[in-house]
Amino acid sequence: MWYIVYNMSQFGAFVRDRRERLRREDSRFSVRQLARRLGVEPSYLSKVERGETAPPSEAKIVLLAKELNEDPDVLLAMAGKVSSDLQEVIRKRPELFGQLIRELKDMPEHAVLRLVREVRDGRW
Amino acid sequence: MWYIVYNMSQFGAFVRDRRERLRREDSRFSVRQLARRLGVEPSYLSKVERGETAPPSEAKIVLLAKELNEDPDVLLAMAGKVSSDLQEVIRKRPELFGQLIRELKDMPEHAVLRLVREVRDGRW
DNA sequence: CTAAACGTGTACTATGTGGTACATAGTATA
DNA sequence: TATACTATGTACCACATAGTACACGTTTAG
Repeated sequence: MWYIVYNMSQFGAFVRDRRERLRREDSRFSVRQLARRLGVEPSYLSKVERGETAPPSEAKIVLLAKELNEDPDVLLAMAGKVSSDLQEVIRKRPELFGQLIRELKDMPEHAVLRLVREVRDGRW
Repeated sequence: MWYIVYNMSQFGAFVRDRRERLRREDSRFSVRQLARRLGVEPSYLSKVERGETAPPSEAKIVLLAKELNEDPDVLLAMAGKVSSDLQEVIRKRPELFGQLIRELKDMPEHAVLRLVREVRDGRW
């Protein structure tokens, strides 16, 4: 159970760090103003950043990623989530993608990347 | 929102069908006895099968799949879920697997299967 | 024929999720 | 020194999830 708390504060700390960096050059990145753009209360964003509460919903995390110029999948992963559109791909062909992902689970980064490139380049 | 109800009853109907098939030859597959093996109340399993309530938790669905000799990933997909171990694989390398899955999303079955085989046969 | 086993209806509940609302206290600025 | 903005602490809440408990009438097997 502790690793969830760990993830939570990791997520919050990361968001805080990115926001404060941006804030140094742009006052639109105060807790209040960012919260407003996300459509949440400032106190809530503050709690999230301090890891006092769990990360927000997927929709808010995606908005947050856009504001902070970060990869939504990465931010979602830090929050212990997987993007619902990826989940949908798996749900549509569960045997196929289940098998594939389990097969690739422990493959080194470069091998999977090569695979991605080959597929993208239409060699399949 | 309706498609959730649709999924729900699809899941329930499927479970009921499989259970009743097995029951014809084995009285251990009554609602009561199966529920007992799953560790839930019979009335709950009954409601799930009739689509009157949402599908159970991931853990119960996996047990159910074993009892019914069905693929857990398929049953989970019917319940609108993705196995948490697959999610964990994605969460550990979100950019990599995000990219891969989106790339393969619309690929025909046989192409992906070929990929799986090639990987499994160690050609990577 | 009857007792055990069966499926289901109704009512209830603990825990988690995803926040809001408002009060308080510090900080910068003019 | 006022005032205006900032972050944070405290209290609360609606809805979802994942079920339990038990009574009821029905079916079935010995």
